[in-house]
Amino acid sequence: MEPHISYKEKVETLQEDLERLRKENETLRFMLSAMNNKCNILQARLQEMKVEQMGINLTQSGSIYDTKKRARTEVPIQTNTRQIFVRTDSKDSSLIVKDGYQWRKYGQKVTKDNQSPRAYFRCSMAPTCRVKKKVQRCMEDKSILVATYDGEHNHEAHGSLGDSSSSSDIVNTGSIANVISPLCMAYNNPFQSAIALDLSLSVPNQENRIPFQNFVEDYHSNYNKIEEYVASLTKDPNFTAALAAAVASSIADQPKISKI
DNA sequence: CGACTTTGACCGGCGC
DNA sequence: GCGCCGGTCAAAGTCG
Repeated sequence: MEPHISYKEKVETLQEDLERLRKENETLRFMLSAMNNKCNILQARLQEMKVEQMGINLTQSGSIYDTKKRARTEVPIQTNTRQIFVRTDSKDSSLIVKDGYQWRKYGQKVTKDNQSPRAYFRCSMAPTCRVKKKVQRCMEDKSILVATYDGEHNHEAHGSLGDSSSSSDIVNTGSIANVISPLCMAYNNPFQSAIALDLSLSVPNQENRIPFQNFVEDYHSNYNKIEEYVASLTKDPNFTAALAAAVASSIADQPKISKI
């Protein structure tokens, strides 16, 4: 004779599961937060280095009265210029960086310092949104695309992070930098350049399975498990609305991260 | 047919 | 003043 399991016991078991998943997700969130902090430090350091470099350039330009001479490569003082590094298939010649926004290409040039062509894009919402970006392959590593953003978007991203067309490419390449950008967007931090810089440089080959990507997949999987479990229980006519509300409130603080 | 890309021409800043 | 260079324009071509 199968022992009868009351709904009260079922709910208690469910709440234990939810608590365990909540703690697991809390750990994942902590790890993501730590990674984000580390990247902010790196970004600040990068900015310092740029300022230092500017100081050197000005010193090397000769007399302080010689204000007409200015190095072409001088780093602009403007601070809303950001760079992200995206690892792609080196055989793929396209200069497309999937960052969630729609862009219109308006030019392409071969520059002196890099034999790979540089593509110029402006936001498709122009002239409402005046953001521009330049994309060029890294001279040292052709598999890395360097995207330089100029300005801030005044609107939401067009593409969804959960969009199957964009996510499939990201998963197939197994690339850390491709994972980072959409992840940052999920945290309302679309251009966390230091994250992409740090991780693309620290993972030299694509065979490396990325722990960071695993965190997000686990988080997403756990979230889905909770949603499915709650959905199945709430469909049961014996499951009261009050219990459903109690369960729903216990997971209300879980932010959703789109699958990448 | 509209949206988007391609690509040669053009422009302005800079160094010599 | 001239030439180089990066950035932008705009006409023609392509695609869905």
